[in-house]
Amino acid sequence: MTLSEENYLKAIYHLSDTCDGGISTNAIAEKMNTKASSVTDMIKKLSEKGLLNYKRYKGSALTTEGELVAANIIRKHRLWEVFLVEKLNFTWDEVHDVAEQLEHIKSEKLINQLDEFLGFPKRDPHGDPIPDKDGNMSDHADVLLVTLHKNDKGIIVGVKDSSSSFLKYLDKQGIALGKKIKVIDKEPFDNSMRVRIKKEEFMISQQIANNIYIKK
Amino acid sequence: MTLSEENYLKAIYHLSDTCDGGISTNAIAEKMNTKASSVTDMIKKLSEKGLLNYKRYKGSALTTEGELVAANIIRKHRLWEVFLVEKLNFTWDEVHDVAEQLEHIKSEKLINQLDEFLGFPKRDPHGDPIPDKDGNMSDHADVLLVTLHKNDKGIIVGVKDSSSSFLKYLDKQGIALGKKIKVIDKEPFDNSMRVRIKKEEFMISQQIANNIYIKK
DNA sequence: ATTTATTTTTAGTCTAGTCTAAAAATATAT
DNA sequence: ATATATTTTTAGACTAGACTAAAAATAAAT
Repeated sequence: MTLSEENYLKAIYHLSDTCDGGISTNAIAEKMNTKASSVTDMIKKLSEKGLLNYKRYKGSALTTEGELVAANIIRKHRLWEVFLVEKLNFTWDEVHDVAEQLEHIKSEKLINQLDEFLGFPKRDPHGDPIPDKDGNMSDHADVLLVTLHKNDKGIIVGVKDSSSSFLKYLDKQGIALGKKIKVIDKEPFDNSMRVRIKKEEFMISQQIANNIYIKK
Repeated sequence: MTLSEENYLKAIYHLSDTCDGGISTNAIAEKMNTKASSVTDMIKKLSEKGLLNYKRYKGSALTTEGELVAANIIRKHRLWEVFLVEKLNFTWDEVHDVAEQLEHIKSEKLINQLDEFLGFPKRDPHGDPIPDKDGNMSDHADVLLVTLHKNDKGIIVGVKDSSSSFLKYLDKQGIALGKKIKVIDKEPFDNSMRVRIKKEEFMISQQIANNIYIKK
């Protein structure tokens, strides 16, 4: 498994979450910030290795084995994120780039010991579930903030976008995982909403509300 | 800095410890398990980057900047080794390969936070000194076990060879860092010696004694 | 059902890092 | 001092992964 192969698998795994059916070559190219022709080369290679199924012009889908490999990389990524935040005092907007490197370290023992050291965490600092050794993860049965109605209440459990700028915005607003949130009012026109967290009320745009997961 | 460049710098840095003057192309090739021609290419590249000085047919020596970069990689390697042993229950013979990967992770913050998290350790699990941020390290003023004479005493503070097989042998014999050791007898013919650790006496060959550092 | 547009693949080029084989420089031996 | 051996460098080829430009397949539009 080269670094590049691992990154492709991860990208395809993530794309499979949203769109289902075969993933298009262009979609992969966009996600990977590369050209479609490069993607074609790589999916041929991964296909020969039995990690994905692909027919010319038809798009790709991970095999069971490919999914397992991808889930394992994501497991490593998210465990390292927990480590960085819990043990090394990183903030949740700083962890991504470093975890992106650490996820490629190859050592079964390392990752299992790390898991234990961290107390077998179930979610990373952004609320995303951490797969176990067999690639299973307790999936988000959670709902986006934007879908709540006036007077609905819930607990913030995750974010969809984990870009540094978005996370910094949330920090500034006092929005953090575990906090209780109530929708005071919702504007049907643009889906912006007035919410309350800890007696503080403020406005949130649809764009923001679309990237926050809530447990009702 | 590519992975390969970093590995070359590290190798040259280590070679400079033993031999001084310019390091020969062949010596680097042997250490890197590669061919002299590949080394020539790489040292040209590193030379252009100002990390080492090199004249055709004359061998190479790191510049001050090259030394700093190398020391920083070694700092990372050794800090990760401490982490693996102290926090993740690795044994000292298991850490090398994983640390070899971890040493290439790029993040100033990561390594400095890790240093703090570990309590600013001075030595790695094999007794090797850990360079500080500026590449300085408290060097081995220590002496090899093989140089001791009959009835000399000392404390085991490090190992020169840190291959897994050697470390496992030491574990089996009960030889560990920090233990007191006394030379009961020394055979002038082959330099093998009879030593005592914790009331246990046993024989040690020159080859072994040549790879153990002692503080008198 | 053709034409037009889009997507995907092929063909060929580039770079980093490696290799082999041969040439050039240096070191050693008589 | 000249021949021999060793070391180092050059020259040319290979692979992985990326790219560009053009061709082929599919999808959309009239």
